Amino acid sequence: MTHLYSGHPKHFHAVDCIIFGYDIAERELKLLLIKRSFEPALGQWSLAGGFVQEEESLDDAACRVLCSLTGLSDLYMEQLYTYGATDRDPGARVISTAYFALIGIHELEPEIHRKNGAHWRAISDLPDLIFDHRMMVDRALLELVKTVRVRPVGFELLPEKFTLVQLQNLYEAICQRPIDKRNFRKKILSMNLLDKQDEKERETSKKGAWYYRFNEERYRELAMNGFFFNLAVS
Amino acid sequence: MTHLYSGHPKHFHAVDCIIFGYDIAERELKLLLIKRSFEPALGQWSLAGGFVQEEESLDDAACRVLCSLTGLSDLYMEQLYTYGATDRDPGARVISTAYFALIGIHELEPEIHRKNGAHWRAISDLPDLIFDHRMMVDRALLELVKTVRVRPVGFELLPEKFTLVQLQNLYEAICQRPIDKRNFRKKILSMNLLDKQDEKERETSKKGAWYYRFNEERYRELAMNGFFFNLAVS
DNA sequence: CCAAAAGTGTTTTCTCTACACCCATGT
DNA sequence: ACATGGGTGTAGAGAAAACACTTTTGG
Repeated sequence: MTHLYSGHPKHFHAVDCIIFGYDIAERELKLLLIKRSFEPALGQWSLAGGFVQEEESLDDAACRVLCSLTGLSDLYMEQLYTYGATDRDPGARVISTAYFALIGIHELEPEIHRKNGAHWRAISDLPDLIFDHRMMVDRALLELVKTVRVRPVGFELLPEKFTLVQLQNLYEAICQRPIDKRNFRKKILSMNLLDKQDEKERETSKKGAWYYRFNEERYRELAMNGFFFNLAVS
Repeated sequence: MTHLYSGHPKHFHAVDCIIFGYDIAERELKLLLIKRSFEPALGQWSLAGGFVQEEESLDDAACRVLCSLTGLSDLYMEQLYTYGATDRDPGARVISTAYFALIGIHELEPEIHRKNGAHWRAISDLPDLIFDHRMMVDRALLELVKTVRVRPVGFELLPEKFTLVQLQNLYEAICQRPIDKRNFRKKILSMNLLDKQDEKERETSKKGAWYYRFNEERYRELAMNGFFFNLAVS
């Protein structure tokens, strides 16, 4: 039979991933960017992207792109927005759905992404990006700031064990403003989601700082009972 | 030349509109649904939708669908989410971007949408919807609750002139919980965004209730200077 | 005069903010 | 002994919540 929807046009559909990482030492939020390896715009900086295949859902496509670049799966990822201007890609009319992902830089083997032409770049020092990718990044940043206050996703950017100072620095990097140390610690600890370890981080100070670990199970229990994560402090 | 992106598949792309209205008399949030006029799922309830055309952006497609159904333009509309499961539409693989819109029921000529097979249905009494449209509605509802607290969009669902009681009823219908009358009035009036009219609404009470009007211009000015709309009251 | 809906302030509670000094340790 | 970064508590301000009676007027 002729197709039910014949008469309607079809379109290329891409996914683009805004991949955030956090550099503990430099206290900086970073983005994983790639040098584009095909035309148009070959050689320019771009987000990691790819085309949605026949038998592949949007989410699967995004996971595939992310995974093939990083070698990691089970990362935090969320759909952000779909960009559908007719002229957004000069090569053809391509609709693109942007996803943003959070990954711990430390989890990533440098060889894996290097060979794909990927590099971490500081948010504060981004190169020009192709097409509307800069808009995507800006939207993702806004979303990240909103999300991080209201859901415990910041931990995705840190190693399993982290210190409160590191966590605060992360929040300061994301929200781009200083946070009061005592208020921050009071609030995060009062939520009862962090388990103190018997071990200290000793690289950055003589006294050493206690390691903590995010207890995801406890969070899920609490959330089930109407608890809301909230880390909006100044 | 052969196409730059040849080798990659193309997909049908639809837009679906979650169209909210508010019935002042019944104090109920409603959805504009249509009886589907083509296969598959002919005759079943569905959101208003349509296919994205060649030379049409996503936003334009959504506006076209909305406008052709209601005869109205310049409505409040926002992209919600893109649904990309491969089997979401049994007729073919169709990716769909959902938009949600807010319209004043009173603005709508009944003939215009009736002849398109569209009907208002109370949120609390929705029929079964085709495909994943129910998921779209649920997401839109969550989004509406969030948005209405933090941006002055509730007014889009009311006539230009409205009473504080009507506004409160609207908020109660959206948030699905009772709100304290005095706290609500205190808060909304303290924002200085409503202009009291010299006229009363006299249908629903003997005493009559003052009409107010939302001053959008003042809102924009204030927002420019860092003001944030916030109507989170209990 | 009474039923029905509109309108109005104050007190209490809690959350958010501001703020400064001691601690532990490696050199 | 000192320099460096980690850790701690309290008081005041402001926002959110709880709460009950008076006003108006058509019938």
